[in-house]
Amino acid sequence: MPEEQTPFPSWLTRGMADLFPCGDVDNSDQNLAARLDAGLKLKKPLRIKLGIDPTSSSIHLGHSILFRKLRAFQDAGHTAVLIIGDFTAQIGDPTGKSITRVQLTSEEVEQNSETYLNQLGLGKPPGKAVLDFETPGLLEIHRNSEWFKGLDLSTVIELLGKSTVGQMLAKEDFAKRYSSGTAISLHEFLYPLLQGYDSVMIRADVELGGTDQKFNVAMGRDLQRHFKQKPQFGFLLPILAGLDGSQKMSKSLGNTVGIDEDPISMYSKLEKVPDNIVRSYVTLLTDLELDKLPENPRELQRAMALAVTETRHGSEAAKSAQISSAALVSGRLNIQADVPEVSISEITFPIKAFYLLSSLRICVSSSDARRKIEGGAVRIDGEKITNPNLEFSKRTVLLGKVLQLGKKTFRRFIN
RNA sequence: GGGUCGGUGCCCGAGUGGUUAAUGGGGGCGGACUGUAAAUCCGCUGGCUCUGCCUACGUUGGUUCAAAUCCAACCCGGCCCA
Repeated sequence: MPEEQTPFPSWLTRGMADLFPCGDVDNSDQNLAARLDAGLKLKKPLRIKLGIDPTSSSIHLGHSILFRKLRAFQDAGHTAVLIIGDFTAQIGDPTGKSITRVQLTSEEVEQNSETYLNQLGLGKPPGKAVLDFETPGLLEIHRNSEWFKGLDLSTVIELLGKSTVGQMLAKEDFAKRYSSGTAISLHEFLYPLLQGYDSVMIRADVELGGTDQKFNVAMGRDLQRHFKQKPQFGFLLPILAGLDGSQKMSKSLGNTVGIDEDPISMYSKLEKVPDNIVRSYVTLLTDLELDKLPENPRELQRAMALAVTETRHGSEAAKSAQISSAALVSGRLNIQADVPEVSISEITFPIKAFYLLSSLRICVSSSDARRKIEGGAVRIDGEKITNPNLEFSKRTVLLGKVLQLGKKTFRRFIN
């Protein structure tokens, strides 16, 4: 290691899973730290690309590690270029998928995009938002329909000519599906090429992604080279494990924590996460110092849950969530704050217990509500109810009381 | 386009005319235990203001007292051939 190599700052390397290229130290173009520095000195901040496909309606902590890193680049003075894959979402990224993804309508995509931007903090000051939307020059937002909507067939063919069936089939996801006899539609081959073309269109210097994005990011480099641009760096972060501790965090697996969940739900979900992933949560989702963490696994869980909740809700709310959560679980009910509230103003009394739960959408169906109650999962102010037909005669019997469903769902009845 | 095999509940996968909301496993949820973890054990796992009533086995029709099970057409997928 020659000493003139620019050292990597810790905001950059924290949680980093892969960076390419990073090989040739004599070539400053291949040293990201040097490029970042040089960019700032020349008042030409680097353009950091992050593409998101608005295929689901909300962002969870798994997505947020990428946004956190993107924010770190912003805070260092570089330009975040957020690409909303409104066009590509309609193809669906085949990465990690064992089946062809359902294609979304443009209305769904548009609605999801708006939800995403709001969740990222559009309209909020930088201190409260995930990304810095306000400081001039630090954020560009593009929808890739801008350049894909009018793309002519000859360009498409030119892109297709840059890759081969062999390359595509070498990609793990396709290989698996191909050998297991699952369908692969031709348009799915187009996806990596289009994602790569995004990099060309916005002249990306760095592309952020999960480790599963390596193929697509590398494709961007190939295409940039083809279009006579300097190829981007690929900066990859790990895939965050879900609450189950074994599979990736993903909405379809139901192991997520939403980025805008209320403090108590967020805290109580995180606090019970399996031991084997607690450290990665600390690394990827908080700024806690890694060498000053508690030894005791239980304390570590608590510290992690508190810190993550803090990043989203601030330290006051996080602390009271921790206290409330402990109180609720131990059956003491003098919780002060932050139990999510649910209005019963629309409810007609008298009402049976199961119907209450399904009407308030605390349970997914009235049958589900019956099962939960019969299974002993439901308490009101700590008192277990087991008869789904139990009747509540009037509003005032419930107002102010806390309903508990299982171990992690809490609702306070308000008007 | 031809041949052939197949499409069952969140997933995998039994079931080839009749107590069928459909065996079993996985996953999920709930309970006990525990560290609010893991492991283990037990229960639940279509919908409906539910002692009952609906809707379900790719789609649509047909045969039958009766169909996931038989027939036809269609849709979708795998493999082989072109």
